[in-house]
Amino acid sequence: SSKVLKTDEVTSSLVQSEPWTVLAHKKPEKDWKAYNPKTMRPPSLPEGTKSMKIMTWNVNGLRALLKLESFSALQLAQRENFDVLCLQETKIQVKDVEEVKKALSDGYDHSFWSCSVSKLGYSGTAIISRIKPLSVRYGTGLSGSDHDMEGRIVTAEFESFYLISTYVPNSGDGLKRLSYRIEEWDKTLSNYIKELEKSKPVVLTGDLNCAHEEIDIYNPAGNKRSAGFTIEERESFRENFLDKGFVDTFRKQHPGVVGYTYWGYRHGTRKTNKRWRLDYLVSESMAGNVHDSYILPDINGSDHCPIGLILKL
Amino acid sequence: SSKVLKTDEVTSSLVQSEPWTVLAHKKPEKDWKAYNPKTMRPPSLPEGTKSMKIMTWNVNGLRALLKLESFSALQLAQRENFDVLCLQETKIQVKDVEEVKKALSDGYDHSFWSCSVSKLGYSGTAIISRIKPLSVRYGTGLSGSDHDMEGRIVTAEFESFYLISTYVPNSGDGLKRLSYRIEEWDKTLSNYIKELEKSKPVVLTGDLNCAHEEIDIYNPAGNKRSAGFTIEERESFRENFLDKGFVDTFRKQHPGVVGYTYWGYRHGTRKTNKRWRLDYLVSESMAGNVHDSYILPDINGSDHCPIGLILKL
DNA sequence: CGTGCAATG
DNA sequence: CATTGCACG
Repeated sequence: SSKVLKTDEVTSSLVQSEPWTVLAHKKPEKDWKAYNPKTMRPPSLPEGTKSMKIMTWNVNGLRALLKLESFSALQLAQRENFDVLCLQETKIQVKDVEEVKKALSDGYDHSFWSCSVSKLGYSGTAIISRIKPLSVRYGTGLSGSDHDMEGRIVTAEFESFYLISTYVPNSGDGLKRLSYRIEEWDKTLSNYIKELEKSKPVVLTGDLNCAHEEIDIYNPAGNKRSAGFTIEERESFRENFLDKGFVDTFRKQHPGVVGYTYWGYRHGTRKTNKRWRLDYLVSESMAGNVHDSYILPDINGSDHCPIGLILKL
Repeated sequence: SSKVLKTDEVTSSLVQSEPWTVLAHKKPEKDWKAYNPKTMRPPSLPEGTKSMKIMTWNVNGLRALLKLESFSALQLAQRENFDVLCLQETKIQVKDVEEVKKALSDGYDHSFWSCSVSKLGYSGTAIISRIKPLSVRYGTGLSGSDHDMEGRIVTAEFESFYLISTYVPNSGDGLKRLSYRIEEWDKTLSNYIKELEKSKPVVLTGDLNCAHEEIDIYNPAGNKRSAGFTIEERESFRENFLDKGFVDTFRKQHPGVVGYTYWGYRHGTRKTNKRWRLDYLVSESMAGNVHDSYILPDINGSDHCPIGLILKL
């Protein structure tokens, strides 16, 4: 049309189409750019390159996702053709695993479900794979706490690495569970990974429930005491994972790029792109093999979006 | 079309349009007929006859009903132009009464809400009136039990009678609450009514949670130990209400007519008309004034349908 | 089967 | 503003 848009209108029009390509921060610091999956992904690997595509997604209730005709994990499979999909917050009960497996099984014959047995329909992780893993373990097997009761970890062993799908406990309203999160969970997870590393490299994926740096959150100043951005969690993230050699693959590939993976339902913030990057793919020793670490912000059905990792093998 | 229907098809076609005009009983006893609101209602009262139209409806959650654009209590008002509407199972909390009042107030300026304070969002009765009552009382004020905690009675005093909107406790799965229902509730209610009668006639309305006779239920043989049709409840209904002079107005007007007011969601039984008559308008001394006691089975939005009473005054 | 709550995020 | 389970019917 011939209508001339004012600056504000241009912005909101962009926001309506692809919000994640717009930097919603009022004062973008340094030279930050917004992540754009259409322009910031590398060319495909040459034909015949041995590789593996891993995706991870906090689905916030898998049953609800499967109800949406517009989308299902298998439609994601058609679009992305991944080899392995890690899920968090499946909210699946042990008794419903078989039923859910059927709904998913379309070429992905191997799936492993870690369910909460303390609170039903809470938390829950899974690994869905087209490749049969060498072994699978549920929980950490390490002593100390609720971890292994809440279905927060499942590990699949592949030929050249271990793959962990984990859902790190939220510190909760009023930071009720902050000390548990830091002292018990993060440390146990760190020790668990160290154990695995003794035999093979580890790819750690999932909802790590921490926006590590200011660039990873919409309003850093306003969230200093919010679960997921407390200084305690951020330092724990560094100490327990990064300092042990793990790599935030997205950040390594895209320094200075703002890419969110979580919006939350509470304030309708997906369309204004005001949120957090919580879902990492963080891998040790495999960092050199990463071809692409990417975000798919236009996939709906959850308050998180899926992210992917392409590994050269 | 030119297609010739078989008998079965004709029946199911009737069932699809107006199930309540079809007697779903396999073996209708005696000469029972199905209630048909289009053919079994008397002509309107002559212009100028002083009368009052009272309706009662177990809405199974008023908030949900108000969400349905297709229908609301006020649309019922437009269609039926009642003077007073009694509600049961409003499931309204005390804190939400004002909000709900606003949604309803369209000519009905006087409404009175008895809410459960023991279990929030449970039970709950109301009287919504275009006429201002002389007085209102919540509960029975009689000692003994939970009654007055669960918002199961509200009474409005009009010039020539008391009007009670009540939601009689369901005896529950496994008849857990049967003895409470009989020994405590029914007796207290009966005593309460007797007290009121000392000053004025009483019109008792609501979900009385009892199918009194075999004609009032789809499958009498199969429900002898079902809450609402136990011999205990049926005898209590007779002893505490009918034997004290109260009249089942619908039954008096329509002997041998099968009219249900409750279907339940559990087995999709509204379309097959397989259910119960639970919602009575039972009045003492006013029985001679009843012009019409009727059922509106085509009103959706609840697992009960509304029923009405037209009183000549 | 459907309501409304509670816990959780 | 969503999810799931739960009590209740």
